[in-house]
Amino acid sequence: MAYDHKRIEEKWRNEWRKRGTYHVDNDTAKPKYYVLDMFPYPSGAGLHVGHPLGYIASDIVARFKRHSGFNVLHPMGYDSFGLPAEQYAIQTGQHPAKTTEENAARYREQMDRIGFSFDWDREVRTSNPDYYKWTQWIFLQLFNSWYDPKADKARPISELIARFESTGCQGQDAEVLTGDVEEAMGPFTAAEWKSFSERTQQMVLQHFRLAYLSDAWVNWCPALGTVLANDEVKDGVSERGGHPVERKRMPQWSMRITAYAQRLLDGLDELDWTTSMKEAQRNWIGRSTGASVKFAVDNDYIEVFTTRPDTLFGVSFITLAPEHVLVGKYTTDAQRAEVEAYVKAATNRSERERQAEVDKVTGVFTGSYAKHPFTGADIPVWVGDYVLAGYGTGAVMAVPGGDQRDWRFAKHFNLPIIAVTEGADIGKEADERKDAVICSEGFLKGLKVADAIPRAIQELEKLGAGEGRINYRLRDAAFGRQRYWGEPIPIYYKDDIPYPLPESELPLVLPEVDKFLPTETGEPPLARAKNWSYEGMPLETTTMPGWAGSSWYFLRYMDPKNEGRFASPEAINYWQQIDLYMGGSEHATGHLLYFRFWTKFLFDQGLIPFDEPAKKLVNQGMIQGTSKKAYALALLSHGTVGANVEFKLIETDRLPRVLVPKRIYESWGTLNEADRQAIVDVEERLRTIGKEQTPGASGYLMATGAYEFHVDIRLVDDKTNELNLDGFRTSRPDYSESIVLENGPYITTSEVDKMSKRWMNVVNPDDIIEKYGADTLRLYEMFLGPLEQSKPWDTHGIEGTSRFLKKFWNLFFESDVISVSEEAPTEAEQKVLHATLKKVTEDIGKMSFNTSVAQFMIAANELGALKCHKRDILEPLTIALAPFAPHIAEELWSLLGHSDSITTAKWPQWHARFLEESNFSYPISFNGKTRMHLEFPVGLSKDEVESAVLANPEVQQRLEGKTPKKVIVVPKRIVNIVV
RNA sequence: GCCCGGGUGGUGAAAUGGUAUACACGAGGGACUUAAAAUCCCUUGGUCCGUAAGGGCCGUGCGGGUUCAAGUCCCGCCCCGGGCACCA
Repeated sequence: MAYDHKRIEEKWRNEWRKRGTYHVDNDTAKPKYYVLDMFPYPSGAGLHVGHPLGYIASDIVARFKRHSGFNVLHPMGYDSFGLPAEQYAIQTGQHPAKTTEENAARYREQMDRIGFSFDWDREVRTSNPDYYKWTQWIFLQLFNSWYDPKADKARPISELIARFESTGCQGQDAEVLTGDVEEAMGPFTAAEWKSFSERTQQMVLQHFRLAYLSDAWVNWCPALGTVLANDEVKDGVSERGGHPVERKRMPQWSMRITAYAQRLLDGLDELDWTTSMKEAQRNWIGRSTGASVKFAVDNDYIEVFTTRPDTLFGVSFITLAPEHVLVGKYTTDAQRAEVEAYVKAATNRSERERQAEVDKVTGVFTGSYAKHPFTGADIPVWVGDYVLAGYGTGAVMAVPGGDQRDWRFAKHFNLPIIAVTEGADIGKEADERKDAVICSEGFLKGLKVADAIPRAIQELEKLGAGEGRINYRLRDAAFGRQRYWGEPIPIYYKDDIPYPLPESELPLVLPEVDKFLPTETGEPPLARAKNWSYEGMPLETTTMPGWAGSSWYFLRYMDPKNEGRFASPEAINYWQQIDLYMGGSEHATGHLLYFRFWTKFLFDQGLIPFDEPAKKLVNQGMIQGTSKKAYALALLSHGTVGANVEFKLIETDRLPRVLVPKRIYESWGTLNEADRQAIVDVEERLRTIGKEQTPGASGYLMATGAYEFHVDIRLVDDKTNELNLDGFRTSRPDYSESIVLENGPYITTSEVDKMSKRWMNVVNPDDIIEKYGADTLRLYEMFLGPLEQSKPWDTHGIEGTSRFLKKFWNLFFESDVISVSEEAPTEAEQKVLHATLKKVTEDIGKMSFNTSVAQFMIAANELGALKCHKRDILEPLTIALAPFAPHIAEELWSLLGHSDSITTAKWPQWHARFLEESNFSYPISFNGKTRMHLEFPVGLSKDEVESAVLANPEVQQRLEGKTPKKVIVVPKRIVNIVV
């Protein structure tokens, strides 16, 4: 019987479904293991061969763990709220729910064909009301919580209110004012709190809630009509769609993730994540230690943050961000016009412009002076857009002698540059060395930077002019979207004050709207909904961002159908953290940070018993595509237009395109004689055609160069790179008449690119499965190289894994008849088996799947050579192969006479006794270069090996009578003779 | 600029400091076949010497170093990929 992948794979797909093979129970005595893939957004394009890479790897681990006696949770679902479906809805009027449903169905079909062991009974979709009911519920918990810096955890807001009622808000309590709402809110007494109006009380509480509404600087994207998070903005444009983004201040729902900055940082230490992933998060959180310093201005002060309080004596001016609230206050009347013009210009500059013009120094003097806390000197206060409103206090103390940006600013505006360190050449540049010695006159003189910093802080604290301070780059996360296709925020407004919807009202279901666009007055689409109110009070109209649903989904899989709770405590206690989380490294600072934040919050609430979601994280690399590129001539028609002459140019658009070799594209300008002549000829030909097409046309036509463009890889022969010209002309109307410069076949060039529809280089897994089968695809994806590395897809190579499966299959057959003998295996056969079991078991632990597949190939080759058809060898090998190639393994397992699924089989143990060798062939090297081999029994001692080697005539011959200086013998490894 | 990865045959790649290039693709040669496909076998880092058997030399981005021994460890560069960036 020949290996028929279609029959076998279809058969087992159906069997598995019928038998519920991958159904997972929560109550079992077995130890648990939780393997999770980052769930996909179901896009309209479907999966390409790059997508399943991580899913295959995690599926292998899941199956391996099952064989090893674990109860494995390995679920899949969809991150199904998101912009593309909504964009599509706006264009076509189709409800996003409908396209989402269709896309998810297509994903499911594709995933099913690959043979994943997902328990689909546990599928979650973030856009299902059953699911987002609990996303909304968690939002309410966040809204009803504040962060207590003393207890270092989130606590119910009711406790804070109780405290305000008994002791008011004093001292340290004010420290919870983190993030963008860092506004001066003075202390108040209990009596004052009680005297506040309801409205004032609610306003105060907004400063403490973990989900809060405030005026915040946001990334506003007019084209998308929405606010974007920092990580959704790349180079000043939206990550999706590339639309311009501007800074704008508007009322905005935010999440106080900054309260968790330190814990998010500390938590990284214990995680088994890659260093690059942890570093990306550390950078993003951006902790810096330093001091806050107050510079008095009349009866008020400017507060700055600095990491270098040791350079305080070098301060020669203060710079405020243009957006700083104090700018208006400190601008003198004489300077007002100039400052206001500058501020206006600076705020209108886009992020992109500010970034592009790093070298351009701009700024303006406010006319005011601050007092230096140590010297009492007058320090001029400037405004400069190199200072960012959103970092630190939005103001810096400028030390041109110690900071290059300050130095440039000082140089440009001719401000004093004071040396702060010994040996600095401040005429040329600032001295930013951290190992320098301070030279300023006073108590810091002669101290090293590291010692001067604490000393300066000490002095500041003594004077009450500042204190040690830790600052984070991390910002609070924008949580509202002016969009339709997202979770409604369960908030209603009474007198413009937000109130939480009662839990009994959840889920707050996304309403129907007539159009998915903002209203005429610029309100979000939800404002179009009829009766969008709660007991007559208006409901919130923004929706949650994409990361809301994905921040806790791993918990829902544990108990996906629970109607009374997001997941039962029993299920959570059993499944605990994710043991292995697989996904793309692009989520480093987005999803993975929010996901950790929500987990810590739920932990603080006592809702879950752990505060990190995923113990181990593995990033699969990207599978790149191979693009095929063609080159064509760029044509220009020209002529001299006489004043009174009716004149028609040849219409280049209507001319046939001319395909040219890459050589011509690259060497335009230095073309060889033959190519030049060929182009002259073709220009002539086109001119003739052009004049026929456009009667009366005159003037000239010439090629001005060549351009490259992508052609669909399906139109190119893999091996020869020859373009299928007929297919090309049919599929591309603009090239329908195209001709090839040198008659004959047209040869394209190959290039490795990101795999995407746009580059027409997408390889669809369905096509591969149709031809080779899912097991071959799975093996091949793993065989390509190390999981975490990016690598180009090359369909050719798949032949190797396909041949392997045929060879493996044939081990069970003789003349197409199943033939497995019960005979006892030989030593050689046992050795092949156990070497393979050892390698594969160890490799799965290291997630080194490419080398496991290679080992299976070696085993099949060797057993083929040994003509081994023995059950005792083949049966364990089949179990070991099952995680990688489940369909063929299941089929062979049943042919071996088993009625249970192979997934229930116990993982075969390898035994060292089968791998022991009696002899070892020592490489004998002279001065480190291997020259010969000598075989000795493994039991021989170092000395015995040495004397045996030296006694060997061939060795003696090479020594030419000399005595070796040294002989190194490493048992069972190498002998090195130093001459 | 700073922080992470990574550079090994024609290609994807393998290698606890111990025989560099396992496994696979591609290429070349052969067997089977009327033929093709499929399958199987052999060769395949470069270079030099030799009719041959065989042997020499060079080789893991570049330059140094440590070591009996370096793709692997250390120092200094170059290149590629990713992340962050007037961050005070």
